[in-house]
Amino acid sequence: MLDIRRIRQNPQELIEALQKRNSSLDISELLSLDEKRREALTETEALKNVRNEASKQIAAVKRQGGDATAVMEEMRRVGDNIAALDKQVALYDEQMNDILLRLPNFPHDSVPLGKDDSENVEQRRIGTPREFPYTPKAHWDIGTDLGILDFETGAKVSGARFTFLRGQGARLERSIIQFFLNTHVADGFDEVYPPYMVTRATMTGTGQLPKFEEDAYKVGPDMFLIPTAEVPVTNMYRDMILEGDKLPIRHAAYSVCFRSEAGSAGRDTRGYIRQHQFNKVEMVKICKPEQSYDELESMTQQAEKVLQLLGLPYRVVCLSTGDMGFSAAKTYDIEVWMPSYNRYVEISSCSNCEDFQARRAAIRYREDIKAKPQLCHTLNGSGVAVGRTVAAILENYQNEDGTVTVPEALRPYMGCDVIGKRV
RNA sequence: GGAGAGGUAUCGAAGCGGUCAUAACGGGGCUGACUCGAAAUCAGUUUGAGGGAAACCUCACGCGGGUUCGAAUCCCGCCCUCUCCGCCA
Repeated sequence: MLDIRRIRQNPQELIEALQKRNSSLDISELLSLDEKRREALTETEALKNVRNEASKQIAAVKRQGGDATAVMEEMRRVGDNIAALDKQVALYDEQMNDILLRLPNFPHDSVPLGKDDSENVEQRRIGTPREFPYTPKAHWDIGTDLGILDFETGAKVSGARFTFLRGQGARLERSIIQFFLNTHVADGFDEVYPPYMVTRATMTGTGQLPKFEEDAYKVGPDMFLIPTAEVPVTNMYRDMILEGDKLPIRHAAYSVCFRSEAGSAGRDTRGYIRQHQFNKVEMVKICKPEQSYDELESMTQQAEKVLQLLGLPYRVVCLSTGDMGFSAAKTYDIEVWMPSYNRYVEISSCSNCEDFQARRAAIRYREDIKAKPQLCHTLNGSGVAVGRTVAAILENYQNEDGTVTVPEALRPYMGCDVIGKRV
């Protein structure tokens, strides 16, 4: 959520920011609601002051056994006015909130201006894609031939975009999760294992609601399946005032993620890339404003680290204003090389949300015991998507005979060097 | 799911419908005095949000409604915690 005072002070800034994000939202209604709200608020507060004073008088008069019916009668009318004005204020509040909760974050100044993903800016490329002396197979063929990815049974049991992993495939998935978590924990991230179902307030706190309700799975009137561990982990700190010297907080969390993938019909329908249910290890940071851009860089590097340890070629891109997510002020995507696509594919997304989520979720900190509370900055980044890592390993480490070499870093977890070879 | 108890500031906890939102009392924190220093003791201080240029005003006692001139206090609904029972991995 954006700061209404900042918008009030400089509406032009918001108009420009919305243009950068390809949004043509009209904010004049928001501004007029804000004005009307403050007008009504001032009026009702003045009346409340009158009533409070009168109540004291009534109390005093009654204590001395006097008669206060005249004042009480008058206050009844004042009370009616207050009730009407309060109702009006609440209505304005609701309408304003409805608009404010749907406005995306301001892009940071360093974010490249662009209409969509074609104008994202590559930051660096690490690792060299392997040259295949033969035509490399796609991971869905490798996985199916090895009997470790079973799309057919997934579809039979749960429908499209669900997959069974079997045998060494299931173990590979589990090994990757362990490897990611262990790596992050060794680097100082505090591990948490969150609930997978959260309330509407939680989903609103991180920005999934109200705008993107169709993308989430709803399992009850006030329950949603998490689309990412970012949601429960960031909301751990909702409505809290943290101590400044405890920041930054750095969490690593494994969870299953659930996404309806509404609007993605037809995209990446083959393979293990776009599923309704997938595993992810997520990093979440809560920090002071002056720390957040350093933390974004180090978080991106932390995500890169696991890809380096796995020997997977990747590149880092900075998303342009037109491609960034709703809550982000700046986002780096990490894209892993996929031989069958002959291009890089997103495997991690690291974002600084600045105070956008913190304002919605009331996550604040105090510099010291005397200082005023101020909003934290929140960051989140995949460290990294597990299913896509499986796909990337199958493709990049495939052998001509159909087997897959296990990356060295995973061998202790897998207990073998090769997937598919009979032992 | 059933029965009972409870949710008040940083913590514990009191609170006849008006003088109880800085909200008794106690603890903690901070400031000062005493001390070479510390402990102990004593004194003072200590919430958040909104509106306003400011003075100042308004709101908040789990959440949401209602009654009333006036609600922490009375009524209704919901949420959460604890104890017991039932069920259960």
